[in-house]
Amino acid sequence: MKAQPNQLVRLDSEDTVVQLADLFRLMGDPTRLRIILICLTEPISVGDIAERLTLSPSLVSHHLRLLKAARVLRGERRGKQIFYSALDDHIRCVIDDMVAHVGEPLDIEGD
Amino acid sequence: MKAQPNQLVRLDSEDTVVQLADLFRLMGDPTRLRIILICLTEPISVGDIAERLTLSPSLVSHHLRLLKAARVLRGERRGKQIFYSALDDHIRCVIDDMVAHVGEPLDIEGD
DNA sequence: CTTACATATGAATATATATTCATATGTTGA
DNA sequence: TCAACATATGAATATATATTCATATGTAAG
Repeated sequence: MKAQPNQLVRLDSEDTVVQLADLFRLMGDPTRLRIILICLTEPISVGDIAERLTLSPSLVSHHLRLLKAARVLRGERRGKQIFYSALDDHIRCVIDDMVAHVGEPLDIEGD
Repeated sequence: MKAQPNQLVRLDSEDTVVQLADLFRLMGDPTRLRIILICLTEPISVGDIAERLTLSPSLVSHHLRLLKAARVLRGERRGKQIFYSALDDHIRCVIDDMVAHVGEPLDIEGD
């Protein structure tokens, strides 16, 4: 599903650019990007994220706080644990497009 | 146009994640994102970018070097000037998807 | 060859931020 | 209430990096 043009989001607006940059910056850390990728598959608890990525629960929690604040992920408590998952499908699209960019064959000229 | 799945780019690969994160990190700086946005419209010279964004040519050049190395932009010399433009359309898609994410209405629950 | 212009580069620095560690908060069951 | 577990938070720190300034490289015209 392709994103529809959005009248309310002005790409030439100062605020919008900063808002977009904030999101890209969040995805720009490998550890955080791995966390995002894991959460895209299915809701997963903080402890399980930490275990699967061999990170400290504390570090994972710090990153999750940022991702939740930016509305990339959302957390849902189930008993003692809190399961994190993607808030919507756009981030997945963003990543897919970037994968396509990385997969683009190099042209003859090079740099 | 939606990106096609790419067999050669493995999302679970360590290298791929770092490669993706590098690109997102580049787009995560507001100044650099503005430079990218300007270059998406049409090829534009370093000096003109600097003028339109009221930045020093030196700073713009530093950013352009990174963006060119990451194959986000490409530079083409025309006389004394060098015109920069998007290397392919994927970055535009990435940004469009992120705009859609930003434009997503908040749910009732909030945080 | 010089001069003027356009862009690039390197060093220095101030700021941002990822990670760690210690501790706190919240939840469940005994 | 207490103990055990899960997650969150705050401070401290090491590292990364955006920006500036000075200088270098490259190009076209006289």
